Amino acid sequence: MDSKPTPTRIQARNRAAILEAALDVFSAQGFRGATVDEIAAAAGLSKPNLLYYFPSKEAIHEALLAGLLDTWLDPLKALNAGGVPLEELLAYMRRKLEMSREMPRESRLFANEIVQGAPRIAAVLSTDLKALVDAKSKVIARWVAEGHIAPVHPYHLIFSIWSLTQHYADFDVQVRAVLGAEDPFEHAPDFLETLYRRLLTPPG
Amino acid sequence: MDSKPTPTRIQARNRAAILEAALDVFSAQGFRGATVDEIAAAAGLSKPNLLYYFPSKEAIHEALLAGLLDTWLDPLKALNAGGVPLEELLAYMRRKLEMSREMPRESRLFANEIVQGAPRIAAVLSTDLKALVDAKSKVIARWVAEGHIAPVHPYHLIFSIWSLTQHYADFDVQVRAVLGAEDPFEHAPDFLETLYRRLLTPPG
DNA sequence: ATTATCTATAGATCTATAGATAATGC
DNA sequence: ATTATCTATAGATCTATAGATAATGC
Repeated sequence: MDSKPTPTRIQARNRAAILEAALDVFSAQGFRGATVDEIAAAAGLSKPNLLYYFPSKEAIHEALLAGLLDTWLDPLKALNAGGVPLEELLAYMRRKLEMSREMPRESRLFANEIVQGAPRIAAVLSTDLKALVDAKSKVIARWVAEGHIAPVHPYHLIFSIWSLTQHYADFDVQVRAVLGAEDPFEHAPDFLETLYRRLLTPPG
Repeated sequence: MDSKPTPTRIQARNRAAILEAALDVFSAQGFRGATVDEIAAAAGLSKPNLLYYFPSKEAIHEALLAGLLDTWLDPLKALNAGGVPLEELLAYMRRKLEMSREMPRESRLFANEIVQGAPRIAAVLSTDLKALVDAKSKVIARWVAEGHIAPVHPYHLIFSIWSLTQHYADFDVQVRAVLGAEDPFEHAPDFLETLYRRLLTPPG
């Protein structure tokens, strides 16, 4: 159990700087488009020095993804089966939208990975992610059966929340090109709140 | 005006094969991740032979994007200010969803480009695309003002249609990982139809 | 005659390592 | 003593071109 020696101060600082720089570069260029040189420069290190902290470009990418996956799934995990159904789902949507605003690079890192077939995280998607979505979909299906929310396909409801919220991060340049000077996040929260209230409020 | 000599039969066939192969490779790997070798192999040509038809990797990518942009925007152009508002918007959504099903590679080609900051098509986004969305948003705003559809932010309504429909193409591996054996497109049309009917049907 | 294809390779870019040197911490 | 950094470069990969040869169409 002596697996991990305490990192030195320099190790902690440099590893953090590398991951921060790598998030910048990988999210903007994709894995293949990123170069170790560019990441090293952004981290303020020479390339050989960067490779002293991580054995390969691949290893940096893996460390990033692994470190972010939990953060990314936290909002869905927080969906509370004991809460008020409509409010729980709205809160989930709001948290996801907030993450698109606060963590657009992380969103684009995953978007790059998944658009290109998720070569590095396919395994996690069909195990951890699927299990989580299966569980939460059961909760949503029960809410529908009990009449707390209007009838809706639970899986596609979840996809819709991913899609609508992450769009503002992943397609940011397009949204901004169309909106001109207006801040995308000025009206997005209201729009999505309205959308999900109308979709989910039980009839009658 | 003698700009373009008639292409020979071999030119027509090989250029088409190259663009088809390039769509495969660029949509799956992104611009930087794609190699001329891989495209040439997929097109059944040697690399130098491919570069006899297109001057560079960049030129192939540009030809692809330029050729697809119109196709991509056609459904929105078809939104008819004189039609029945709810039906027009539903028809637009259905056409976009159909395109995600029939042309997922094209969707991913654009997704790759835009996620990475649209380095090659930013200009088109803020001119042609913006102009088109501006015009159609006015139509939607009028429909709202006249009470034909429920109050809704026109731009974000359009973003939502892009987002929800393209999600099934762009994030295909994730959707399939979560759904298991089920075909994503089995319930997507109904789900989206329900969503937009509830969002857009005027109250009362 | 013109178009199409092939072999061979130049030249650039990129990941990663070897091996020497400097800085840090017990 | 150990950790951190540097210089130099090997070796792989990739885009693109030169120059010769083969196939096609008037």
